[in-house]
Amino acid sequence: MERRDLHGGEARERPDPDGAAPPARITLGTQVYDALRDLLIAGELAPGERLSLRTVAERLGTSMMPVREAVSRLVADEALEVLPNRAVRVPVITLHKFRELTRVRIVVEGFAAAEAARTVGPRDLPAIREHDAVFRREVLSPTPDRERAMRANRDLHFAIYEAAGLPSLIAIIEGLWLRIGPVLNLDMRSSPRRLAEGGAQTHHAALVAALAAGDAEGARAALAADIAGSAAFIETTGRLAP
Amino acid sequence: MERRDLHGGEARERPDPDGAAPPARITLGTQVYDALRDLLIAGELAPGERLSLRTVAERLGTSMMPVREAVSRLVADEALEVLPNRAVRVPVITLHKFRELTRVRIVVEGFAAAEAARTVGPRDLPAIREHDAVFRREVLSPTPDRERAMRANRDLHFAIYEAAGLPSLIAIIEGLWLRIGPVLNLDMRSSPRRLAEGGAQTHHAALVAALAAGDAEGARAALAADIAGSAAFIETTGRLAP
DNA sequence: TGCCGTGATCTGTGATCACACTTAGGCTGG
DNA sequence: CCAGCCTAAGTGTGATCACAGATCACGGCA
Repeated sequence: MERRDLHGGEARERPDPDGAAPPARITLGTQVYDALRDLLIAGELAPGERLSLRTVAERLGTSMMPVREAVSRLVADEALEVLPNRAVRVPVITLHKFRELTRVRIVVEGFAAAEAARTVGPRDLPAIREHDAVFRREVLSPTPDRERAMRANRDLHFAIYEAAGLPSLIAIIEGLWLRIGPVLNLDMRSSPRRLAEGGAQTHHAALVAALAAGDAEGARAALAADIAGSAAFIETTGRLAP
Repeated sequence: MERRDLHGGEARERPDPDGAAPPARITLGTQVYDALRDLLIAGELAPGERLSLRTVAERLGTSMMPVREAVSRLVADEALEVLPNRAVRVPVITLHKFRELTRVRIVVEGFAAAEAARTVGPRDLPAIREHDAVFRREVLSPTPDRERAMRANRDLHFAIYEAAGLPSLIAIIEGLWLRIGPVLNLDMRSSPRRLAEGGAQTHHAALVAALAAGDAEGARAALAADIAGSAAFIETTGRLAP
């Protein structure tokens, strides 16, 4: 994990001062949580990699306490695990578990996409199309920017899910991405050129078209194909425990 | 919250010493988490009720540290919330949010039931039937035992979900129950006689029959009707914020 | 040479202290 | 008698200390 000082980071935005949910306290523990969360989703923390509370605290320029809180939350999300030895590491996912998560993702995210197709408005579509364009451009480029492509993919998916207007569903999906992020993005990181092989652009195009047409089942099918495609790609190249 | 000493509690079982998942450390923080979790699902903590870390720690016979960890995990699950004032309380759910959670429950739990219908074996069915029988007996009794009925209902649902063989789905469903538990069971607690009015026994019977017949769509429909029925009941009697 | 014991060092966990902030209650001044 | 300040108790958050247990490398014994 690279050095990253919390004090130097960008300030947490607080877009809606009096929204329905409490304003998401900006405690140090939350900041550490977000930092580790981003590292996990981006695949910068490899499966099996061990974390030390003291080391992380030192890296982030805080004491051990906020790290303890952040790690215990991530352990509750199953994004980290503490071994019987008390060692904290990012979980090594088995092939069986990976397939299980993929099935759950197809159901949950597929429902979100179908719902989005019913409720999506002209306010959401431009942003969705923009993320799609960025991803396609990057993937088809002779010199693809891996990080930019992965972020565009993530933004595209979550822009769609947010259009469904079901916040509790988004929290569930974020939990799922937190678990598969390390295995998914670690391989993308090692072979950025293969981004195009999963056929993601094709699925994305069908997905956006279905959304624009209000075709719920079409959107569900396209998203299921997208997830299944990337999962199949990971299974061939990823090193998943038996 | 009633007095409940952690030291006097039953020891946490450790059924599978070398299973895939780590053996679920038995730290004090985890015990506090389980204690609060049970109180929330059972509806013994009313929505809006405030918690004090020091008070909970004293009640449970520990220091503040394990309570801090447990509460931060529950806040991450959205089963508790910390207000801008730093006060910790169980969230007051709005009618809108309640309906959203109900929709998500129908999709997620419905999928679990459908999957269970496909994979359920003769090893799971007897236990499921037993929970169903306990619930029906209690609900139709002239002197119903509220707590026993609620537990049977919970055991019935989760026995079915576990039969689906998708652990990550169960974790998601537990998170959902943690959020609706307070509003759902608080009203049941106040009017135990009305347990029968939701028509839960009818839906349960159809559900068990569909499971035994391997009828996935039938199981999904029966479970959806069960959830929708109890939700409609809550909406009439419950005091949900607008 | 090979193996086992052993101590230094690291781990997470729990307790305690310190602090900024909020809130409720009693007092004073009008 | 009522309003407004103002103190005191209580809150979560963060830091620091203490401790049991695990890990691993080194050195002595067979």
